[in-house]
Amino acid sequence: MYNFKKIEKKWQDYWSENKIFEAQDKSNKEKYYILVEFPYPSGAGLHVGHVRSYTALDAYARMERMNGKNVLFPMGWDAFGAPAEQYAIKNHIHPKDAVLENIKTFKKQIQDLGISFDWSREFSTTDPEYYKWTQWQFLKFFEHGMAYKAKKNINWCPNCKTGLSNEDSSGGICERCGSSVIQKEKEQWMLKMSEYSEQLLEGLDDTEFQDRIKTAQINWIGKSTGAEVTFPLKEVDNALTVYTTRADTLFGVTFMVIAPEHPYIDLYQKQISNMDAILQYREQTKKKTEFERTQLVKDKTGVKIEGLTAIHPLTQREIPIYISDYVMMGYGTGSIMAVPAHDERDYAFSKKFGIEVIPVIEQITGTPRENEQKKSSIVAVLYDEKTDKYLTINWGEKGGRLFIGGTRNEKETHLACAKREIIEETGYTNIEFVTEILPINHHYYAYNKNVAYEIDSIGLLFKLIDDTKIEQQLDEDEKGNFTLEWVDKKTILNEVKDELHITTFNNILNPGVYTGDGKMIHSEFLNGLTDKHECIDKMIQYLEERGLAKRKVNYRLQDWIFSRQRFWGEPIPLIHCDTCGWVPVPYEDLPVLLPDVTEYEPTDDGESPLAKIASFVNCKCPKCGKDAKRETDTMPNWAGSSWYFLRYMDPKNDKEFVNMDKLKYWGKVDWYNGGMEHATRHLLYARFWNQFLYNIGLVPNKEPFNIRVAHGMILGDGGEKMSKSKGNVINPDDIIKEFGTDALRTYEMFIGDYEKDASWSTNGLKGCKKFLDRIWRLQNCINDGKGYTKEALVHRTIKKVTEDLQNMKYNTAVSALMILLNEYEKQKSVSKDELRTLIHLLNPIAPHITEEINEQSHLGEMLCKSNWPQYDKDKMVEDTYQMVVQVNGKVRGKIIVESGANREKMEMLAKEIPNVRAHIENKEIVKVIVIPSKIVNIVVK
RNA sequence: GCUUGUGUGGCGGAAUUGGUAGACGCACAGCACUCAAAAUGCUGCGGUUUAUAACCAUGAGAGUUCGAUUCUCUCCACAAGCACCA
Repeated sequence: MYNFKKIEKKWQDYWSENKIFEAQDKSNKEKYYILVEFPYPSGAGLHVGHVRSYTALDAYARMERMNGKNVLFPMGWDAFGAPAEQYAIKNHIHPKDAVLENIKTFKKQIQDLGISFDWSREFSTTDPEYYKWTQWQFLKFFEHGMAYKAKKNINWCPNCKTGLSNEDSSGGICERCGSSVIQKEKEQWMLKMSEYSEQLLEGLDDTEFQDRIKTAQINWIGKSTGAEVTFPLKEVDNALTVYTTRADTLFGVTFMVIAPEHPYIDLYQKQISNMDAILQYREQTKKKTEFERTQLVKDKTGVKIEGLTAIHPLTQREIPIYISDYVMMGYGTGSIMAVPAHDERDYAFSKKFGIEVIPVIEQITGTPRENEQKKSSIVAVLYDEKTDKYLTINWGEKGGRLFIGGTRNEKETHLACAKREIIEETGYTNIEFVTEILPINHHYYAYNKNVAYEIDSIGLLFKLIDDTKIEQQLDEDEKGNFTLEWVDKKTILNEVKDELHITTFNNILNPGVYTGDGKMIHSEFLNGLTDKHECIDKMIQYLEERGLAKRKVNYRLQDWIFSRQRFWGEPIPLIHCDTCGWVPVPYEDLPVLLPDVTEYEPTDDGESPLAKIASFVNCKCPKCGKDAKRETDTMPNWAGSSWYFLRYMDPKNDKEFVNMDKLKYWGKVDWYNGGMEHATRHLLYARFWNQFLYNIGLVPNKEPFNIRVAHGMILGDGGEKMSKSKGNVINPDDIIKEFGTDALRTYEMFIGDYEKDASWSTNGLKGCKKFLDRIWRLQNCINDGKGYTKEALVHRTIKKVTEDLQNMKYNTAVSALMILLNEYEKQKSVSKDELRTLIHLLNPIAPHITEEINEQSHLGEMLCKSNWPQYDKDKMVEDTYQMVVQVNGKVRGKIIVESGANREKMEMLAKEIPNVRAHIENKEIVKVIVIPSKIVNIVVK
């Protein structure tokens, strides 16, 4: 057959020796910057997942080069950080050496794939020539007041002995080792990322990120619009300020909650009479890990503050104040107004502490109409514990299945009304009231009376004690029209259609809060309004006019904790002098090199290993010359990856971090591919970093990336993540050895939708290998002909493959080429033009074998140097085409139509088909729908 | 709980300004070649039935339409991300 190993080696050497894929910094060609996230060179080696995204972007890069563009497609290494350090500790080698070793393996593996990276621009974030500039940029942050050191309760991993950012410890679990994260107070360098919240949000409009990535970023930034409302305190001359997004529910406030760390507790110790209990609670909270604090969501705890009371700003009612750990000091003002009727958490708290619930929003069902008559009513649900069934009234065709309902007289309570209705309509007398739910505002139209009603309805639940019954007392119109039926929950959910009744039932099953929209009640000037946003606005305005509130926007995005107490990171280039404070290392002294030592394991007290190295720590103050100490924290491994895409434009520059002319030529990254796991952290850090550089005039674009695309994962054969423990890891090296790179590449493109996860199948891979073999054998069938026999098909395929590669639809691009091959094989022989076009279109995906076929069969210029095939729209049209004939939307036949045919001709041909005739015979033709080139649909009666 | 997705043959997946559902591939079955196997080639391949045809079928149910995998509503399941964010 053919020796794919020899072919692959031959072409990889050719590309490298002739610098085929090196980008030009100055060129008349249009530039295009394609970037794939650089890997973390772990000891595990390359994963088949890497192959997928590298091949995908490689295919696009190769096509764009053939389209005449100057393509920058670089690769490098993100090698600082804990995994490399841990690998080094485990294997007793220096991280520096471990990294070099891993890079070597990775690079060899990637080069075996034949990816068209421009290797002349390769660097690692751990190169001193690179991290010199990372430190240089950190100093820029420092100079502009964007970096500060603060004592903070930080997320601390007791196992890794290091501080973690919120991003690295989400869910209270350490990103790296999986241990529970605890809170620890520590001095940390911070970058003022929260100042950029709005810019980071707005900047998304200047990008073409996939929607799911934009959404992830928007959620992470977490903008919320609301107001700060002031509640005066009764005992002291001060007020408690809360942040709320639901000012409209202010009349429903029945208590307030402040975070355990809230400063008022210390400030007003004298007024607080149960200080002991409060301090004890505060201690308990501190001991809880973040994990415990967030996982035990349902169980609310807290302590009432005795001696400190708030005053409702509008009703002047006294409002008790509690401390509870469900309120966080880090968000808003660290204190909330609690509205138990309309907030799940407040409701749970109020249940536990027996606090009053005041509903201010009434759920609306039905459709409001004009000129409604008002009524008050009840819906009573009777439950029989013994049979686990509910009593319903079945009106049959007259009204379906309902519960007991009735109109309430003005003098009657809801409870009395419900009891009366149950006895009258069912006869059951021995019943017990269980609970009632929040009122529902129901609207309906009675056709028989021609009246529209607005009903305030209360739902009540009763329990049947025993079957004691008296005779029903029915109205004339009720007699004989309904039957009483005890049915189970499932029947009710399926059969009760009336909106009021089924909503009542659902609310009885899940009693508690109502968090939806509705009609305002018990709210003075808001009563009757139904538009939530209008209510919020009205309330804030009302408060603002009286100096009780101000509008406020909050973000969840916090400042970036930039310190790590680890060895293997960029040293933070600052010096602490007792006289001058924090002094930057002078630019000319950069980089601050990591010392060459043998001890680099983290210390038990949480200090950086660098702190133990006297020769590193002790230095002179650059400002006053006195003895001083170096900062020993290092940067997080997100630092190096926050600007690597800029360095690729000018990787060898030792005068500047990147030359401005080059920055301007290359501009934004046009297409950036990476995993969904980086859609929030890395992508947000890099955008923040770049926006900062832009704001101080160091880069020409505010947004660094244009298109951002996330690939799907490759899972194991059974659909699970590949992992050593499951033993389902596929090593790309093994596949390449057995089937060749081109087969692996083609299969990974064919495996499925690029953005979705896909399961590995070695049989699927074999199918792709077979496809390549068949193309190879096509060389034996070359005839003397020129041009294309199936011209329309070839041009359609060119169009399809070109567009599919642009739109990341690699799987259908491969399938289009398979269809073309099937057609060629049916012909039994192909012209050189036909074969050349097929392999040309396949070249971006399977570059080695196609280049070899092209050379061996003398089909023309080397593919990597020739222009991408162009399609001719006029030649895509066939002489005749097939149309479907339907009768009443069902396919009854097909017709072959010449491309010039008119509608009448199509209709005539359609009606001639015997099967169609059979279906329209003796029937009236209502109309005929003709969609040229697609369908004829004859509608009959 | 919230957000975002996704639900199509035995499997991976095609098809959306609404217009032949299942392209392409895998697996499977039969045949050819072979002493035999592998490789290769050819044929078949959603289901049911009274089978040149009809009916059913794109998670379930309703709706709009001449026509719905595609649009609307309700519900269910799964996945990922976020998670006491006031």
